[in-house]
Amino acid sequence: MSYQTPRGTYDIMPEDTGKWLEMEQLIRDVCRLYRYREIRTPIFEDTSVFKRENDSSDMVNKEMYTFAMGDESYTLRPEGTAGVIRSFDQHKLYGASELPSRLYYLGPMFRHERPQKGRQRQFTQFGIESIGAKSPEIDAEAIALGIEIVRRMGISSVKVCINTLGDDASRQAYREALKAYFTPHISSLCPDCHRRLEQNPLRILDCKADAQNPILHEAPRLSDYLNEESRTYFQKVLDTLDALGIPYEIDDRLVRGLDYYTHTVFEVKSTRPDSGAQATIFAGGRYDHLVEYFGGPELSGMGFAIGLERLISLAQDEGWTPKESSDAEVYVMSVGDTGTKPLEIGTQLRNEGIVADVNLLPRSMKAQFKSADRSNARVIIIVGEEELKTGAVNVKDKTTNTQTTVALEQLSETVKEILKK
RNA sequence: GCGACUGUGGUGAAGUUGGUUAACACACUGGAUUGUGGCUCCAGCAUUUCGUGGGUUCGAGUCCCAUCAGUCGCCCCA
Repeated sequence: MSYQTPRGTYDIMPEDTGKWLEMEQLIRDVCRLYRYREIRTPIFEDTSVFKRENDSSDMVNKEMYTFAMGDESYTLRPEGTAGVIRSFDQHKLYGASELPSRLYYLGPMFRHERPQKGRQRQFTQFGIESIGAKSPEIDAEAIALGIEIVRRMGISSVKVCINTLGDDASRQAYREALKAYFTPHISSLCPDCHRRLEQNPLRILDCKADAQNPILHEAPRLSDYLNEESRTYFQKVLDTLDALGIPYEIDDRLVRGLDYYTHTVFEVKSTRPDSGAQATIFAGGRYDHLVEYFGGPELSGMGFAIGLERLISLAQDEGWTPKESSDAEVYVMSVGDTGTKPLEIGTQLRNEGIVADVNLLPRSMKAQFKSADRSNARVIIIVGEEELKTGAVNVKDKTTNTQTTVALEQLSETVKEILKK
């Protein structure tokens, strides 16, 4: 019998955790600069937090890990926004602090999808939410934050796609227009789109199966249904992006998967040809009704989420590597009967902040030298039975391959001297 | 959820129309060399075993079925 991780899950092994720690630190640094603060919500919530009425997305309807305990139904979070808004309302942050509340989260999410590269069943998302205020500049600032993270990860081939869904009135008018337009053409649309026509006609527009269908190209344009206010708002978002030097392209077919978006929606994609079907690095938008939905006042919010598996994979494709090394600085080996002295020496050096590996096994010198090589230590301390009688050890500088005999009292000083070079 | 391809030691992999002993290389362990290695040489390293479970056959890593997992496309989405 052998065990393995469940489908769509994976272990991050020690050789990779360094990258993750560094990426997470980089993200936290950028958040600090933008004065976003971390919020940690539960990994599971009441199912009703995620399963909202009238939600047509597959994520909510087909892909959630839902389980029952007693009379309660719980669900492993498939995304971060719902839990954060729930928390914002539960703790009445709308009254307790200056608005907008600028929050970020980072952690595992769960969706029961068919896995492939860049799409796992347990995956990691970082996301921000700016809740409680509505301004085109907040939207642009959020995009700038995301772009800065991508930039710091060394990813250059990206493009920002942006669109607006307008306010409720605009979108409602457009929805009706689309429905009226598509209904007579229903037979030429794919089966999925039949469902979309009722649930969310906007999504027909970015249907891949019908992408070549001329019916789609001649469909009414959202931009023709935007009222003055929505149009002005969107233009201000674009102007702000221009001012911040962030290039973008307007994609009026971009409607996003989650149903709660209003006004600004955007996706930042990799433009590398090998990034496959999961090219979206981060995506999000504005939501006008979510705060109210969870029991709070009528406040608008804005947020996006980054898939960290995708981010780290794209970053590595462009040559990003973590700076922090897991190598040893010093390797302590022993020859003859040296008792606990090698470990004592190693412990002393560690207490002084030096990364030390100590041989704790009865091994030949050859084996110990090999082990020292693997540790990449720059200094090898050879604790010998003979030298120990006079209170000394041998210190080998790997970079010059020279060896000196040093009194124990001088040891840490000598080691630090070599490491400084 | 649909379709296609793939699955042989720690790693990269060979494996002919099913035919008996699963090649080669790297890595690893030990020795030559019981206190100064990194080169070289020798030895060991999948031992009912080829993702797992069945089946066909005198005989299966090779064929069939099922199943699990990965990858790619669709769908979806970060």
